[in-house]
Amino acid sequence: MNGIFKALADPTRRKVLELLRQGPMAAGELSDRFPVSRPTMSAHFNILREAGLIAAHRDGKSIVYRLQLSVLEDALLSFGQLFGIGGTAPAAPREGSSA
Amino acid sequence: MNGIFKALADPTRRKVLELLRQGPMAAGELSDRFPVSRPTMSAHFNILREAGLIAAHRDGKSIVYRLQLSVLEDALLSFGQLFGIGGTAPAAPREGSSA
DNA sequence: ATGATATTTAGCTAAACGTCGAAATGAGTC
DNA sequence: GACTCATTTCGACGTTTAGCTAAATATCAT
Repeated sequence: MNGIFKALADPTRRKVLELLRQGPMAAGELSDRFPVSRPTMSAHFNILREAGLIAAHRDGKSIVYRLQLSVLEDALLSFGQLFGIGGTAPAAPREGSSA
Repeated sequence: MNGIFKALADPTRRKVLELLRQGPMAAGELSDRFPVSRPTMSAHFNILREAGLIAAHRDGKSIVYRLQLSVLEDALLSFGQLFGIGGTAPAAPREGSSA
């Protein structure tokens, strides 16, 4: 859980996830869309992969990353539910209920 | 947006938000629930406040923090919607759609 | 086996982060 | 005004993070 939020805390990594939403993409192709070096991007991929947010598989010379949407979904939803945000809202005191 | 994710990246700060969900609480009372010093907690409060996630107001000798649920809600919801997570799902390719 | 391409690992620097103790500020009380 | 309580600011320290270049690894083609 913490790894996911840590991974999400960096704008570059969030953009990677957004790009991957359109479909799997190779590391190099992904890197080309960011103004940082490939090693730096590789480190970002590692963090996202360790958090479970993306999965890697080799395809010939390339390594293709794909979004693990369900992991992101579970994290966002279960965190949101702690606050009654999103789909099913539990009985929770609202902000201005006693002011 | 980035400030919110940065703020959410720390477990202590996430727990502060969870505690505040039950209602406003003074800085000291809040600090008593964590195994770190008051100055440290004060720094966490600052980060949460600068992100807009909590609001402070003085009440006598104490400073009372309250959760800004709508800010958290907006952030979570709008980020989630980028991925078709949560309430209204836009037309988005699902993970295993072409595998 | 050699060479070319794609990606990562290794080693580094600079900045940011979380933490602390001590001192300073703000608000009530006597 | 002086004192006390609640909280924050300040300055320091060790750790983590994002970034880089250069070198290593893995795969494919010749």
